[in-house]
Order: sequence, then C-alpha cells, then structure tokens
Amino acid sequence: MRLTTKGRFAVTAMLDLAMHGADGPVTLAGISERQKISLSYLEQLFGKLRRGNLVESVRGPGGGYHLARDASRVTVAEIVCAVDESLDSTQCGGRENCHENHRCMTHDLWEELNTTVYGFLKGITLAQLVEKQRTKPVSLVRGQPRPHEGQPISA
Amino acid sequence: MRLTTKGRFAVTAMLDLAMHGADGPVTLAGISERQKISLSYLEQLFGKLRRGNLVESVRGPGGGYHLARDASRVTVAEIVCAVDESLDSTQCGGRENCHENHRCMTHDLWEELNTTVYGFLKGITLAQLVEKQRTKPVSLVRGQPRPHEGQPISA
DNA sequence: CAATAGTCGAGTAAAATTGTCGGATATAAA
DNA sequence: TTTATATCCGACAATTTTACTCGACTATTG
Repeated sequence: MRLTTKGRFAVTAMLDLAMHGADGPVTLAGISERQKISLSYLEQLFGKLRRGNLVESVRGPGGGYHLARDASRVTVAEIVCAVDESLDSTQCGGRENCHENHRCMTHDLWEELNTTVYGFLKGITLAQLVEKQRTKPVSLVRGQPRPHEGQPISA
Repeated sequence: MRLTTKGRFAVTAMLDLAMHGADGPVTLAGISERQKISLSYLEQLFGKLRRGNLVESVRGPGGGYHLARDASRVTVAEIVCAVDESLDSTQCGGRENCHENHRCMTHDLWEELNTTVYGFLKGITLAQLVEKQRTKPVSLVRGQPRPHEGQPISA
C-alpha cells in the first residue's frame, strides 16, 4: 500500500488552501510558512495537484493557487491519488502475474483492501475536514483540552 | 501506511501452511518451493510469526511449522502486524507531535483510516482464505472465465 | 524593467525494504 | 555417536523508494 508523507502533506496543504482561499489566490510561500513544508517540495506537489485538476494557478504577483472546484466536491482519495499516483495494495498492480503468471492466492484479498481504503477516503471531502477543523480548532481528542501552549521543538 | 511485500508474503506463507498442515509440520523448504519465496527470507518471516505466537516450530528432521491455533482464529491483521510491526498511517505513530508539537489538522483522518484498514483485515481469517482457495482453485474474478492460457508478460 | 510567483526537470541524500550469508542449535534416524 | 534435517539468529549488502533541493525559465503585475 502506498500512502506516504507525500500524500499526507498534500492533504494538509489542500486543507490550508481551502481555509485561506476566501480572499484570492493563496501562495505556496504562505502554505509553506503555516504548515512548515518546504517551498520546493510544495511546488512539486502542486504541480501534480494541478495536473490532476484539483487546483488552478494564477501566475505573477498577487498570484497563487485556488481550488479548481468547491471544497465539498474534492475528496481525500483524489488528493492522495494525484500525488501518490496510486494506492494499490496488490504487488502486481492489478495485473495478475503475482504468482508464476497467474493471480496469487491472496490477490483478491488485497484487491478488496484497495476497495475498502479507497471507499473510505473517497467518502471524506475537503469541506468536511474544514468544518471539523473550525469546530475543533486544535487538539481535542485525547485528553488534554489545553488550548495553545506549544513548546517549540528544538529546530 | 506500511503494508509491504513482507506482509503479503507472510499471508501467502501462512495460507500455504494452513493448507498443507494436515499431516504434520510443514517445512519452510516446502513453502519456499510452492510459493517461490526464498528460504532465507521465509526464515526471517517465520521468526517473527513465531514470536507473535501465530505458529509453533518443531526442530530437527521431520520438523517444520504448524499453526499455533485453528485457522479460524488467525486473522490477516495479526499476520500483517506480526511481520510489519505496525500498519499505522499517521506520521507521528500515535503521538501527536505531527505539527509543531500538537496534533496536525489531518491527524484524526489518518487515525480513522488506521481503524478502517485494521477492522477490515481483522475480519478475515485464514480459514476463510483457505475455503475461498478450495472453492475457486484459480483465477475467476475479472471477466475471462478462461482457465489457463496466460500470456507471459515480458520478463 | 524589476519583482513576484508559478513551472519544470534533473539530481541527490537518506531511509526503508528486500533479501543473503554464515554459523549455531536442536532433534531424529542410522 | 555420527550424520542429516531443519529451525534459529544476527549481521550485512543491494536495491529501491522517498523526500527534498537546486537552477533555470516563464508569466504577470506595477
């Protein structure tokens, strides 16, 4: 299963974009600062997001990115697929040459897992994440209802 | 998300074990031949499976491995966890220092994904895989009801 | 024209994964 | 007791993937 930090960063960045996109394009420099993701890396990610038709860009001063459609119509699955290319669990990648040229004994299992994971991520939209973020601004789940008090991590 | 060929091989090997375990211990050499997994690699995997209390070993000639309990009480989730150590999706590994020392905006999302994947894999037992294997010996799912005729893919 | 901001491809360093090797231990059978 | 079978174990090597940088370029604004 391919689900790496790249996919996580992409979702985080898209969430930032959705939350700050009210007044004009959002610059990668801004996302970089707020989310602490390197600018160069963001450029790479947004290249893929743009090619995946999830965001649109505006060049030149005052430019930046905005969502290609409403946040309620962008799913997490789309974001992850756009940057990670695939979240396939089978080793053969859909082909069925896993074991001596025919599908291996566990092929179906991994294929069903794919379906499960994809279904889950497809059921969650950016709008839902934004909403969740607005109602519960910061940490809330695991005990500690402390608001902000973050001790800066070393570097 | 960590779900690699190691986990897939482990499930395949366990399935082989379950299917050939009727008459005494099964040797890794046998599994190696049938499933085309290198013996050395199997040794490594079964070390973990044994420490995870999924299999028991019998040393010496005539020895080998057998399941530690009935196949109906061994889940795929257990197997994958035993060899891959974890199939966590969060980058912080449960800790919540993902973003400047507090949980990142998408933390809950990945945690729910974990739950989903784990729940799926936990719902499937070795016995179910064996059964499926016995009723449908070879390929069947995707269209083509052709028995065997596989065009060898390049290499 | 100068500054801003996206675009692109190549390239690199670190980490993870996959897999091997050599030798040790336990046990059964000859 | 010797020999052959098999598991056991740690260290290590090769490969692949991942994460991330860099430099040069294009478009747009003022």
